[in-house]
Amino acid sequence: MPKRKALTESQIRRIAKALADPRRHDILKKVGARTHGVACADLRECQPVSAATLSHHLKDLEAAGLITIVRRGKFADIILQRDVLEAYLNHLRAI
Amino acid sequence: MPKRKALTESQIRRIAKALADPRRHDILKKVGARTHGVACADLRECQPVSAATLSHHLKDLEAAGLITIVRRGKFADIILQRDVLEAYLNHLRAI
DNA sequence: TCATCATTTAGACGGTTATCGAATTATCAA
DNA sequence: TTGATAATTCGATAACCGTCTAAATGATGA
Repeated sequence: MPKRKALTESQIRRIAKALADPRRHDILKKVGARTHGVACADLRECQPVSAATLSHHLKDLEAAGLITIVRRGKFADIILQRDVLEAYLNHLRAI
Repeated sequence: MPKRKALTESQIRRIAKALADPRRHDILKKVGARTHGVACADLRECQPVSAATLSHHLKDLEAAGLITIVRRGKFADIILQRDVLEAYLNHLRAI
């Protein structure tokens, strides 16, 4: 039996909304594809979007708990939180 | 290895958006909880929402492929499409 | 046929959100 | 310190979305 992280209702709502935008979905994919942290500039290479917009989306994803953003000097270090995504999957599976 | 239904990009987008609204999420849960078809009126008992709004949400869920709506005389027969939901889960899992 | 009930459509309104450019903060290197 | 680079914040705008009421459609039964 896998350990399951519990999600609050409001976190579930935030996650669902975060996943609903194609741009954020793409960002998540890109971040998940790398084992090491990703910087904003890396993402901008594949997302035809302004830095302001990207930053905005990242904040949404972070608020949902799907990523963490650690500032490392000049760069951001963006990491996918697989356990949160997994918990959301479990939640959907329960439908 | 389970058979996997393939989803188009646009269907994935529709599904994600459909799941993003708490009301639709609740509707889906309610529909999934029953083995037999559900009618609109059944849903209205637990959703404090007008019939028009409910119908609107059902159309979104149907467009996403998450439910089918069959008109049976006076009533609608709403059925969860588990295989589509499952396919979406597989898609998210691939992140 | 007529009244009634279940659902859908049409049209409108208010709130949310994705987006941008410009200004700001933070860090590094020369 | 100064300039360049990375990212965030601010303020504005346009599009989208959830909701409603009112009206229409469709089916059942008296």
